[in-house]
Amino acid sequence: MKNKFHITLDDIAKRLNVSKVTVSKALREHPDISFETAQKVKQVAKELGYTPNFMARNLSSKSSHTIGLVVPKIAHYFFGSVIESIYEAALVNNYEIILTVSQENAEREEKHIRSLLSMRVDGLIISISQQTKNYDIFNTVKNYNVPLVFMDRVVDMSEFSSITVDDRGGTFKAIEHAIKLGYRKIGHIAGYQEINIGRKRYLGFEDAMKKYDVPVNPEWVTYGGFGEEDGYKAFMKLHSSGNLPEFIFAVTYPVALGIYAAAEELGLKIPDDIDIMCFGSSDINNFLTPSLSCVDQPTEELGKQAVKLILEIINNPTNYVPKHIEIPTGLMIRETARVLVNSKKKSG
Amino acid sequence: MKNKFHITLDDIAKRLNVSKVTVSKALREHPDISFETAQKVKQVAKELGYTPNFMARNLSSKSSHTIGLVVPKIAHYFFGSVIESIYEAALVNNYEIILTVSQENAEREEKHIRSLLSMRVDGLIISISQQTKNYDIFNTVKNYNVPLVFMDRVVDMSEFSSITVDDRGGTFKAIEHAIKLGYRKIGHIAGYQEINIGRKRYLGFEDAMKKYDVPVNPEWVTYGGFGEEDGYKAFMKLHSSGNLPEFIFAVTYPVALGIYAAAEELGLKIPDDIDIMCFGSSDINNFLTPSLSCVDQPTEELGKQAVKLILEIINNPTNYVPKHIEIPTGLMIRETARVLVNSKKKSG
DNA sequence: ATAACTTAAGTTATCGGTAAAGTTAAATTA
DNA sequence: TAATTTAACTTTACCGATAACTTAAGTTAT
Repeated sequence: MKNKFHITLDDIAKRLNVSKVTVSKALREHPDISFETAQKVKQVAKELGYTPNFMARNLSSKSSHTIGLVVPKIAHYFFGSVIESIYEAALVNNYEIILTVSQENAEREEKHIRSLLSMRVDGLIISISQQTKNYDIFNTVKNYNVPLVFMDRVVDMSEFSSITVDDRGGTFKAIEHAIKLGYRKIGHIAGYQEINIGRKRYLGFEDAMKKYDVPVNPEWVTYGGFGEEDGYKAFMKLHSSGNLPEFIFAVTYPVALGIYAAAEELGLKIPDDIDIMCFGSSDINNFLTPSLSCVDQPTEELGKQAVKLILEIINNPTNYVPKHIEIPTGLMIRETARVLVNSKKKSG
Repeated sequence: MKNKFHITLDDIAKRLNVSKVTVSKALREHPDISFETAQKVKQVAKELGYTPNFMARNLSSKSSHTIGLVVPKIAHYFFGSVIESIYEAALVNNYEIILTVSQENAEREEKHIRSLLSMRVDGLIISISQQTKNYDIFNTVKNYNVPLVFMDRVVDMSEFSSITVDDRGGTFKAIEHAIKLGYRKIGHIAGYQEINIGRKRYLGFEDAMKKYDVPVNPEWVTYGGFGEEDGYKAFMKLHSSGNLPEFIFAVTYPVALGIYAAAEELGLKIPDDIDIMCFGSSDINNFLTPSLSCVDQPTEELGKQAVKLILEIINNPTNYVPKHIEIPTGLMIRETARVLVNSKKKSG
C-alpha cells in the first residue's frame, strides 16, 4: 500500500498526547496502563478505525499467529471439505490460515513451502503432492524449527507428527466385505506406492486377500495417480486386456468416478458387469447411479485434528514428542457391493 | 517464530564483510552493485539458504504483493474451481493469495475483510455471502484506498469493478429453451433477491416469460439460499402445495441437486415428472442421472479475469475507471430439458 | 522521616528489510 | 590539471509494531 490511509499507533498517540507505546499497551490490555487511559485509547482507536498492521506486529513480536497449509488440490470434495474444516478450526483458535495449492506438482509444493517459511508462519500443515519423492524440503523445515504436521498424505519421517485415517484397516474392511459377499476375482486400481495412501491402501488390500486365501492376480492391480483421469485410463487398460475382475477397489473416489466414466463408455453396467468400492466419498455420491459404497473418510475430523496437533506443537515446541494419529474408518455400503451380482457369469 | 534459525541479510553481510544494504541490493539486481559482488552475495545466500522475511520486506516496501480473497464457500464445485483458477493466475503474476471463507456469514465476512486490510493486501477480490446486506465495510475498504474487485456475487456499487457472468442473459436463454420445447408451466426456485445473482437470474426468467407471453405463476416461484438444502426445502414445499410446474429452473447447481434429492424421496422421476435446468454446473454432472442441462458458468475465466482486473487497478490506482465485465454464457443441454417429456399429463 | 515498592507512564532498542542520502576513489570531461 | 561524473558501496533513516528498560510520582513499611 503506497497510501497514507491506514491509521497507526502514532496517530492515536498524537490525538491523546501520549506515547505510542502507551497506546500499544492499552490496546493489548497491558497492566501498565490505567483503566481510564485504556478506555480513552480504545475509544479513539475505534473512532479512527484503527487496524493494527499485521506485518509490523508480526515482525516485532516474531510470531505471526498464522498456519501455512499446503494441499494438492482445492476443487475436489475431499480437500475442499478438509480445508473448510481447517479454516473453521483455525478461526476458533484465532489463527489465520495461509493456503497454498501444489496442483499435485512437487516443485510448486516446495516453492510454496519456502514462501510460507518466509512469511514466518507459526506452523505448517502439509498434504504432499502425488509426485513428491524428494524430502529435502522437509528437512529444511525441520532445520528452521518450524512445527510441521502432515495430513492424510504423509511422509515417512517419524520426527514429524501426522494425522491420517486408517488407510490400511479401512481398505482391509472393504476387501473383506467383498470377499464375504462371495467375490474372488478382485482387482485394485491402486495409487502410487511412494505415497502413503497408495501404499497403505494396497497393503490393506493384500492383508485381506491373504487372510481369506484369495490369490492376488497382478494383472488386476494397477498403480497410478489419484485423479479421475487415472481411474479412467486404468480401467480402460484393464478392459482392453480382455480379462476383467468382478470387483474393483479404487484407491480414491475420483479414481472410482473415472471407472464409472470408462464403464459407461464401454457399455458396462455397474455393479452387474463390474462391481466397485473405493476409499473416500463425496457430497454428490447420493446422486451417483448406482451410489458408491466406500470406506468412509471423516474429513471434518481430519481437519480439526490437524489444527489441534499443530497448535499443540506451537504451544509447546521444546519438549514435544511427535504423534501419529490414525482416525478409524468404517464402511458405507450403498448401492454397489451389496450382493454378488455377477455370479451369473460363473453359473452361466 | 521465536527461534534464531532464519538467515537474515545481516548474516550474509557479515560473511562477506559488506553492509547488509549491499546484500539487499545485490539480491534485487540493483545496478549499484558490481557483477562480482552480486555473484558472491547470491552464492552465499544460496549456501546459507536465505529466505527473505516477507513481513519485513512488506513492512518496509509498503506493498505486500498479496491479494486477499473472500469467498462464501470452498467445498463446492463452483467456488473450488474459481479459487483454483485465481491461485493459478496469481502464481503466474507472482502474487500471493490470502484466502478467507465467510461460510455465507456476513459478520465473518466483515471480520475477514478487516483482517486482510490489516495484512495490507494490495487488493481484494470478494464474492459476497448470501447474507450480506450492509455495505459499510466496502466503504471502509474504499476509504482505505485498497483496490477491490467483486466477483460473481457482487454489490451494486459502481465505484468498484466487478466480474460476473451474464446471469440475466443466461437464464433468459434457458427459459427460452424450455418454452421452445413446449413448456408453459414453468417455475423458478430463485435465490435471495438482495444478491445480484438471485435478482439477475430472476429477471432473466421474467424476461423470457414476458417475451413469449407465458404467465408467471407466483406459486411456482420461491426465494431462498443457494445451497442444496435450500433446493430440497423449496421443492418439498412446492410439492406439498399439490400444484407442481412441469419445468423448474434452479438458481444454482446445488439447489438443483437439492431438487433431485427431494424428487427421489418423493418418487418423482426427472425429467418425466418434473423437468429441470439450472445455472452452473459441476465436474460430477456427467455422473448424475439424468445429467443436468444448465447455463454454463465459465469458472476458470471468472478467476482469471478477476485477477487481471485487480492487477490493472493495483498497477494504476490513480486514474482508474471501474469496469464491469460480464462474461457471456451459453447453454449446455444434456439429459434434462431435451424434449417436452411430461406432455403425457396434458394429453392423458 | 526515609528507604523500598507500586503505579502509570515514557524512552530506547529492535524486528529485517528497503529507500534515500552520503562517501570515496577512479574515470571522464572541460 | 581542475572539475565533474560515475561506479560501488556505506550510513542513516524509516516502515509500525513490541520488548525491555527507565523514570517520576505516590504508597507503604520501618
